[in-house]
Amino acid sequence: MQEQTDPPGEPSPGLVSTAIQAITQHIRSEGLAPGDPLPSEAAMTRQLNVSRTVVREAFRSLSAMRLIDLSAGRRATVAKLDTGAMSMVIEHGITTQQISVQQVYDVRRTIEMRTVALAALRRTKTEAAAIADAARLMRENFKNPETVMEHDIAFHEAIAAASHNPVFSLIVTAFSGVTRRTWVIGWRTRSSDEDQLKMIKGHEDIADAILKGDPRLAAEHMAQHFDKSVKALLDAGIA
Amino acid sequence: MQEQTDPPGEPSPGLVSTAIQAITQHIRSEGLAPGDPLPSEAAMTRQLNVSRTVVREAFRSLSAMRLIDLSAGRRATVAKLDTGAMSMVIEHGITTQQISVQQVYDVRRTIEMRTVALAALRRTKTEAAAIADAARLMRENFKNPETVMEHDIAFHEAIAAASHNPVFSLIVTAFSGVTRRTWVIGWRTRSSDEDQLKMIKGHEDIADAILKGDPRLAAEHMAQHFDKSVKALLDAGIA
DNA sequence: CCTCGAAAACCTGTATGACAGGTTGTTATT
DNA sequence: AATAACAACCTGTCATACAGGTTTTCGAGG
Repeated sequence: MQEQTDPPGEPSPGLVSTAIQAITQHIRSEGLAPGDPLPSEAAMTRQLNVSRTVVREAFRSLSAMRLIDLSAGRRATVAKLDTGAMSMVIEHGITTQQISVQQVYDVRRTIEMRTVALAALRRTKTEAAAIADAARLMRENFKNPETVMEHDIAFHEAIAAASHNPVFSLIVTAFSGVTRRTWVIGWRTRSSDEDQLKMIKGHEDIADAILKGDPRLAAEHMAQHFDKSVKALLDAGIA
Repeated sequence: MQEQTDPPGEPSPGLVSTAIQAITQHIRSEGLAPGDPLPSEAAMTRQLNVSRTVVREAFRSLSAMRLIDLSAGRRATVAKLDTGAMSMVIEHGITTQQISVQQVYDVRRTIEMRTVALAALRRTKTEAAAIADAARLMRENFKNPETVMEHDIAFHEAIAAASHNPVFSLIVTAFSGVTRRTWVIGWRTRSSDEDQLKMIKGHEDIADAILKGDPRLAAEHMAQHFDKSVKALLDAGIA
């Protein structure tokens, strides 16, 4: 048993926060990698000298942020990098009107101008093919907006992946949720088939530039794509 | 009482996840703003027909992501946009070696090249003064690395704030934790006082450009700053 | 009628015990 | 040696209890 009878040194921000820190500290100090198991709830309960309630809420919190994976019967394991928490933060900002859709698009533009250039420089052949495939599938399904949207999102995520910097992937993917909620609006403002196909053509131009390995051209096409998308949203009255 | 005896339609990803979704959904559908109160645990317990344990774990999870604020005795309230969750995700990626410090710096460079340009265009006088102050305090305390670092971080966050896009602030602030862990390493490689003062001069140049309202010049100085910082980290052997 | 303060009602934080059901390692049987 | 039953362990959920903190109520006194 421990002898930490809560010395009056700390203002104690709650036992759960302490437990969360203890767990992340454990991951750090043990140098755990994704997939590695964490101590059981019972073990943590003993180690921290608190109730299982507290330990459970700590584990559950980390699971909500996708830092660990929980599943019944099994020990908790260290999680692979996941965009879950970031998505929720962004969504929360949007729904509580602390950030606007246009602000998100500004950030996306900044980031994707870079990912597309990096992708042109670093993409493997497989990645270039995946990007081109997404663009092709947009065209083939262009009568079905929902499907076009999903391939559009996959297109941007594939570019981020081809940048070979997971932090970019993380951020771009976190924005996908916002895209899902606003995409259709932009699509509708492109009333004619011609406009819609022109937008798809823009994606194909980007994919081509990446395949050619021309970062400047790729960035230029990406810039045009974003300018048109933002304009479409503004036309639709999205603040 | 509800009549939702768990129809066998859904594979049920756990009651807690369901509760989390119900709460965020409540925020959305009621159009709640930061500071607005949420239903009590008891109310949620009745509404969802689950135990308080489940509801508590849901609230606690949202609190861990800083989407809501909890405090004893009071109802939970909708939280202001906060970087807590994003920071933890990034830190987790670093400690589990799924992302490298250099990758974080690449993203920072991309983003801050933009925030600094926006700051030059949009900053208020107060913001320009805050940025200049941070640079000044770096110089005044340059014998005390810890203090210099804190003002350095404040400097970059002030620039992000002056971009008037909270999403940029969110991301830049989320990276501050990583900076705190690696900053000293970069500082040490600048062995001489001269080198260290030169680095501080770089910050002052950025502040001046922002004050002048010259986005191009500001971005140029920021680029140089990052190039030197990354070089310092690489020299120190940070992968 | 208004003010002020104390009690009541409500709320969250933490602990404990219980049980269902999933997972894993062990053992006994074939 | 392969396999099937079993035991041990683990997480998911529920019910209950109580200690404090916060808000509301309400009555006493001015």
